[in-house]
Amino acid sequence: MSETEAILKRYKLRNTPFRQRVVEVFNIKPHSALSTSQIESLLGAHDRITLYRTLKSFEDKGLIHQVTDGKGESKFALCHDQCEVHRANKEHAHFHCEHCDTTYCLEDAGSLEIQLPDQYQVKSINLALTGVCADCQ
Amino acid sequence: MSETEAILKRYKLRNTPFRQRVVEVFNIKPHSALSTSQIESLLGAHDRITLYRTLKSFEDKGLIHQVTDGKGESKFALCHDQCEVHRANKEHAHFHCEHCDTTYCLEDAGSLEIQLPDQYQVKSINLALTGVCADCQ
DNA sequence: CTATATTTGCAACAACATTGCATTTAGCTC
DNA sequence: GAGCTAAATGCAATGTTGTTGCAAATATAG
Repeated sequence: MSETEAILKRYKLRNTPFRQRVVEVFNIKPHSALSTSQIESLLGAHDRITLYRTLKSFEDKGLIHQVTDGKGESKFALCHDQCEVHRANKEHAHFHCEHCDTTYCLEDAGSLEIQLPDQYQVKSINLALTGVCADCQ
Repeated sequence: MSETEAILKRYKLRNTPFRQRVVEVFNIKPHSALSTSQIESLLGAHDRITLYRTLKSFEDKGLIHQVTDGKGESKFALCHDQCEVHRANKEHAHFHCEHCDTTYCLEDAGSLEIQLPDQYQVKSINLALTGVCADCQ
């Protein structure tokens, strides 16, 4: 059994050729998040409807999670073993490189302290940095 | 000269009836950010294309800025005198109430410290909190 | 191998956004 | 205030992104 097949099985997802292709796309750039259009161009020829539903299944089963990069575009990233997104109330930082358009997951990268107006109840925190990554310097 | 007219003039924007209406929409809920669809419903009858171009002009001239609320939807907010968005490298926090869907600008609300991998160059920081605001408790 | 529920791929559709162009209008100069 | 010019407006056409319904194909369990 290939590693891709094992991943699908671990997340209780049916092992189809299309899903294998999608998982492999995520493995091209590990620890980074991909927009729908990036996924589409890495995939090659495919049916867009099937991709949307595949991403939804992946997210429902906990294989990927959604990320906002601070630029309004929503992206998807593989959940890793240390992925905290599916546990509650965990801040999760991302770095968006404006040069290569890659969004990196920064797990466990810092601390923050916020003073909120009284009575505001915080449920989740999204921290997105924008700049230039090491590869693009 | 009305206050709305004065605002347009200050940002070197032509003073048209349509632009006055858009500025007034932003003044309905000061210090909060509006999505395109929220703006559209507050505006009443209007031409959608003109609105898109108006928002672009407003942003180019520095009257409004774009905000991401951490939920993938992009919103617009008036820049205030203390608005730091158009100066460089300034963190800027927002609070998105998941109950009333309002996004508040939290200027000057806290501090954060992030450890980045070497050689990453940060240009801007976007911090979005999600939860329930005081009005909706 | 067979049964069954899931997945896939196509068609149609809906929401959101952009471009080009002709017309109108704001603001400047005289 | 009249005329000029560049900017703004409104309409048509088109593009992009995402959804829904349905019939055919297929992965997994028994």
